[in-house]
Amino acid sequence: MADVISPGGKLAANPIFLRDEDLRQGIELLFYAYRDFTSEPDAILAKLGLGRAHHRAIYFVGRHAGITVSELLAILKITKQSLSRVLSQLVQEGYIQQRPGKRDRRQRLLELTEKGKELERQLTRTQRERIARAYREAGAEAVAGYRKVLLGLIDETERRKILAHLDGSAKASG
Amino acid sequence: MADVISPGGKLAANPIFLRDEDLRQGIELLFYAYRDFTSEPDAILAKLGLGRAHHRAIYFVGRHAGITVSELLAILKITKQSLSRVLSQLVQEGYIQQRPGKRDRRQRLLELTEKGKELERQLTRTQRERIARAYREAGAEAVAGYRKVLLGLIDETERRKILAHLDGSAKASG
DNA sequence: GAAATTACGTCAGCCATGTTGACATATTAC
DNA sequence: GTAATATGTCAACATGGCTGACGTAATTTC
Repeated sequence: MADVISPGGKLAANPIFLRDEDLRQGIELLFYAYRDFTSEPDAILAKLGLGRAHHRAIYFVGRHAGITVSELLAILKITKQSLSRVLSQLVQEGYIQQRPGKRDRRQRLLELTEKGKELERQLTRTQRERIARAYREAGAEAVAGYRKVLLGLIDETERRKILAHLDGSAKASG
Repeated sequence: MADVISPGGKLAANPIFLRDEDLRQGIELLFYAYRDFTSEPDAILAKLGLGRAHHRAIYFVGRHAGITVSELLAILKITKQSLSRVLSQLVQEGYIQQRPGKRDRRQRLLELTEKGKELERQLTRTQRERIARAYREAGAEAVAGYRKVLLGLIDETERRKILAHLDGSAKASG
């Protein structure tokens, strides 16, 4: 009962890594990794009176300078009201600045201020170091597998957008 | 500027997958995967008036039948007050039952009721299917890499406990 | 050029889930 | 018998989701 899930007896012929036990391991690893991955930035943010939601906003604005509010909403998948709370605080405290869109002046293009970049670096450093260590210890092949599986966990509709992001982001500077 | 992070110029000699761009990709994949991974169970839970915190409790109690409150706290890394709220609701609504520890009668060993098991199956099914599909599409080698890297992301102190969990859980039934 | 749509913002209130701090009760350990 | 441990509880607070309603400016459509 612990090794094969068989509501239809159908998975019996599947590869060994699809046993119920292994799938649960996959679930738990994701939980534990996420739990610890967020803990360091959370501690830094707490001292500044900010939270994880601020981190996410800062991160993606830093990543995609000049991003619009709608685009950011599509990434975070939260309501505009939730984002607004976070964003207006970040603007008010000088981490993010807005400028009207050139082609479409309704848009408020978002970018980090120097202060924002500073915080972004500080927050991301801990996570980058953590990832770098894990990558280094696991090796190139494992990294490829990590990417492949995580990408497969993402909703299909989203996957394309993200792939475009990831590939295109090197040139999308400024 | 986009391909090598060099505050000390030190990372230049490192393998290709340690470029800033790749590390950020690793960060983002984790964010996106987690975001989508939790969305389906969240929707089910919402209909029952429960939340993600309930899911976590149910999941780990199901996984480790007879777990103590302290052990559960150590896994979730939240305060006992936070857990208590969730747990007492789950007990009251008949998803979880408690029995005093045999050796130590201060302990309240936790286990799922039939109703709890039912819900656990329902919640975990969506995630298990998601993982299974991703695993299948990525292949055995990628799965090994996924595990390796995620394990590397976990705090060192925790890693051992978790490894013990993961290995030992097949025999820890009832 | 008027009307509809879009991008964004805001007010108000609700809920889930995390936190701290203080205190209570059983049980076990020394 | 006293101290420590396992658990629970009350109260108050913060964060960050949510819904619903409404407002403004700019763009698009006809």
